Amino acid sequence: MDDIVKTLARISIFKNTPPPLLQNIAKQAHASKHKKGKVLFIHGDKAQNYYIIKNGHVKLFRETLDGTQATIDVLTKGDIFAHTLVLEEETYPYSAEIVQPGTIISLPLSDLREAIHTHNDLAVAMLQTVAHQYHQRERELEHRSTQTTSQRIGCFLLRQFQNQQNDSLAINLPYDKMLLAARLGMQPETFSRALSKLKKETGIRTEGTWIYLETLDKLSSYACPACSGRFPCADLAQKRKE
Amino acid sequence: MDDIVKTLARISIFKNTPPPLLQNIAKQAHASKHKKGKVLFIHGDKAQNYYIIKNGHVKLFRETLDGTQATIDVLTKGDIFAHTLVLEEETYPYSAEIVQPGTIISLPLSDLREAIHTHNDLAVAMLQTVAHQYHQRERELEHRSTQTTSQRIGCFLLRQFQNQQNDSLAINLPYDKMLLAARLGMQPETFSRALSKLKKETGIRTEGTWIYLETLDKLSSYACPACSGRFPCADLAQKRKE
DNA sequence: CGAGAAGTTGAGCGGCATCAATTGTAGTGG
DNA sequence: CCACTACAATTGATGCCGCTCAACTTCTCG
Repeated sequence: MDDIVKTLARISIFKNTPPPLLQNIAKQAHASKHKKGKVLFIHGDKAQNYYIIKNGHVKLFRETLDGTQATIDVLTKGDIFAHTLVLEEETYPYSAEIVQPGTIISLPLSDLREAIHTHNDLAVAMLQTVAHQYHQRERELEHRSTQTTSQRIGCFLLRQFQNQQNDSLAINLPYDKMLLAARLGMQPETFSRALSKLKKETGIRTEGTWIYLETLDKLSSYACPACSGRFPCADLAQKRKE
Repeated sequence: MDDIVKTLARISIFKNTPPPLLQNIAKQAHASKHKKGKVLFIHGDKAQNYYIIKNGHVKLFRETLDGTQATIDVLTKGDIFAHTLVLEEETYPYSAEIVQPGTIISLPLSDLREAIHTHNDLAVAMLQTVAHQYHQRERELEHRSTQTTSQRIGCFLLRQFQNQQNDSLAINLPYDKMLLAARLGMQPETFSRALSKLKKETGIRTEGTWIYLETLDKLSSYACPACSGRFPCADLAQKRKE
């Protein structure tokens, strides 16, 4: 219980939520451990809960009528999803599946809806979060049309690198390559080929799920020209130099 | 002045805003008519205003470091933009250019920020709007990877059709084909070819900027299989039958 | 009526998908 | 512990979709 409150407190939308309210919210929380392959909900189900990942990985995806599957995102520890439905739709606009076993906390959307109507700070925090995610989607959309597959992988590595706290130049891929390929909107075969190309072009080395790079510059100067800059990628090389 | 209030009242985020507050907001509004080609702001400028389109068209876009331009969206009468920066960034994440002359209302982001902190209803309405736009982006991203160019045009026509109030089976393209091609993420040449293909496959007819279709079914059964359904497109044919 | 842009059409090319075969790897049960 | 199986990952061959470059036609507007 306290455990749940602690997890919630770290979520961006609850960052400034007063502890009493947080505990109230946590009362309706339901944490459960899931195996790989477990489907939390399916596109079209009535939307009742939103979710927070305590650990493990969750894939959000849709299937088109002709059977192909489009991966929307792969989420990790500390991520929240389906919260955007709080005021909007009555059904989930995508499906969610556990791809790496872990504990997921589910909370009723109705409670959240009530909370944002009564607690302005929460509504504002949530607006900030969703606006941020909106901008990320815009960037993603840009990447899909301007970057080649190799650049897209390079860009992903840079962001991955940016997220990790230590200064090591080694990156461990957060999940397997098939999933990563889907996340980046390409086929596994294409991913494999694009990665070898990236190795040739930028001199990175790989070893299983580990990626080693000597300099950031080479990678960013390869991937970032296809980006609109100003954003993380461009600043990254600079930050590191300081 | 009253004019501006009336325009504002029709914007989704101000739908339930009490008139006094709305008039207060309108006080800082600044409406001005712009010619085609006028750039309202550039990617990277300090973000100070958000905008509402009274009439005309505005293109949002970014340029990558290697010079290519990515069109993010083309907006019309009644649309709002840059409002997502209210809590977020300090600079605009894209550029905005007038592509169809018209009147644009600009309002200070700082006022909006203050207003959402003091008026919960406004914060909630805005959250709803942004969440909705977020879902639209998700759909857009899906379309880019699952639909062919012809299907993407078909899908656009269906949505265009859905937006118009009358029951006529004629659609007038909202802006010229070059721009539409950019908006749909393809080259003008590709657009032209894709449209002829669409004509062959679905039996639609064209005449200048006008598109005539006999049935919706043919169009939606051509374009929608590559969609994840449930969403507008799928329901559309049904709705019309009633 | 002429200039310049929008739009169309053709030829050629490249990137990514698809299909297929092979190798690598992790998990299972005897 | 090893053999077996299933799936991840790589590599090759082939094809298609959309981009690029270029020429030509149509439209728009001064």
